[in-house]
Amino acid sequence: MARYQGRIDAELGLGDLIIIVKTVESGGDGSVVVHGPSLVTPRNWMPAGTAFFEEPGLLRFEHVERGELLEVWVEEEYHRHPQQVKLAGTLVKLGAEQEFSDLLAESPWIMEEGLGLIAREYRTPAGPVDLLCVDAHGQAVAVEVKRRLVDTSALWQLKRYLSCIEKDPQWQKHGVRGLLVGPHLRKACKAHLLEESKIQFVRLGFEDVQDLKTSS
Amino acid sequence: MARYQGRIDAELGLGDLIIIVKTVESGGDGSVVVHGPSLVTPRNWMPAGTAFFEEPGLLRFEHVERGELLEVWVEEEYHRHPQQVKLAGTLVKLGAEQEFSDLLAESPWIMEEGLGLIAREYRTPAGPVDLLCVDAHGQAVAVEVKRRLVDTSALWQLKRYLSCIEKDPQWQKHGVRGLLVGPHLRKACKAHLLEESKIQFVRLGFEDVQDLKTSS
DNA sequence: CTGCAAAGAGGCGGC
DNA sequence: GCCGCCTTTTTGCAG
Repeated sequence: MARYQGRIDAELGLGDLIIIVKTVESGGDGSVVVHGPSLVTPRNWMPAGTAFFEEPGLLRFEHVERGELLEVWVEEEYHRHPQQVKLAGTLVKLGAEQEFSDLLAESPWIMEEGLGLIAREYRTPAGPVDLLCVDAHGQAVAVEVKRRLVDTSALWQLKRYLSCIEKDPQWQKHGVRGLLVGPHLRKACKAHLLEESKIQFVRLGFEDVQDLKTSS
Repeated sequence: MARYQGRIDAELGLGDLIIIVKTVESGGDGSVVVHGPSLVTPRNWMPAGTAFFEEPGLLRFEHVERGELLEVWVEEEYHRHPQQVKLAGTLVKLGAEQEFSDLLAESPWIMEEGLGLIAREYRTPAGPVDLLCVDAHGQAVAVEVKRRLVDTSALWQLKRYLSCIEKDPQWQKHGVRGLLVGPHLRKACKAHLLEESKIQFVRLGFEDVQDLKTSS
């Protein structure tokens, strides 16, 4: 049975739990996860920097700075295994948005003929534009890349960026338009796009771009 | 050492790992989490419905339908504890957006004097409006509630709803406007709000509403 | 520190 | 199944 008080109040009823306590003494960062019999996500957790106190039948986890407290009442402890942790393996990910964006930055013409790269992660007051390009006519093109689904939030995001870039005198001469790039366009987003004369969708997936590059 | 292939490719180098396998046989849902010495989030994981196969020095997790595969090579196994799981405790959360929304639905006048509730989760083609209200002048008011930060995405969300409701003849008589309710307004959003005559921000947190209700 | 956005996001409810 | 949205999101990064 557990109780969490912090960002919300949460009560977890009596049940079987697996608790991982990544104490600093054992080589961890102080974070805690409390898993139930199902789900990928833990039933309860505590962030890095949490202190661990133990009393008979009670595990107490406290993060004073964040004002968070997790208490776990233990009716029966099936098992415990303290383990010193020495090695933190390195995690390498291939195929995340960063890499998709990398490929498109190297070969912007894949998205549209004549397209050239100006900047990556171009900063606007509303946030960073994935790719800022220039087209065959010298017009600026802001590109928002999605590794998976292109939905309305991506459209809003791009519209925000466009409105910022439009206001920038640097780009006012030739105008600005937008490209949404991804493997799939959500229907509701497609409908909205019909009303957006300055924004187009380009259907391109990570694999498509890889194939195009290796074949060329 | 682990390798995941599915939505992306990921390689996890040699290191100490804690693996929770929620096998169906033991009472779980087939999900798997692979934790390193730090972080709340697992280094690798597999969704519910994953099959588990074991070979000498290799743990293999497969989810054929989703095309996902996780392999963990075990150089040294410090410990293993098989455990039948019988009880899944019930998790109750207090203070999530649902409850915040509940409180506001009970007492809409807290947001604005004279405000009355018409509907909760009012369905529009653009999505569900948290609260649909009517003000002292009989004008419809769409309310978007955020438990934490109110940002531009919330503003865009509300604007979408408003444009849908505006088109509905049912509400055209008296007009429609919007309220963003939350404990904090993001600066960039505040700037955008200045240009929105029909949308106002109401600074209210979950605790504020609780206090107002208990005091009244 | 805040602001902003990705994530193998996960998970839930509705249609 | 897709769609829309919340999450104690967590995590990372840049200004």
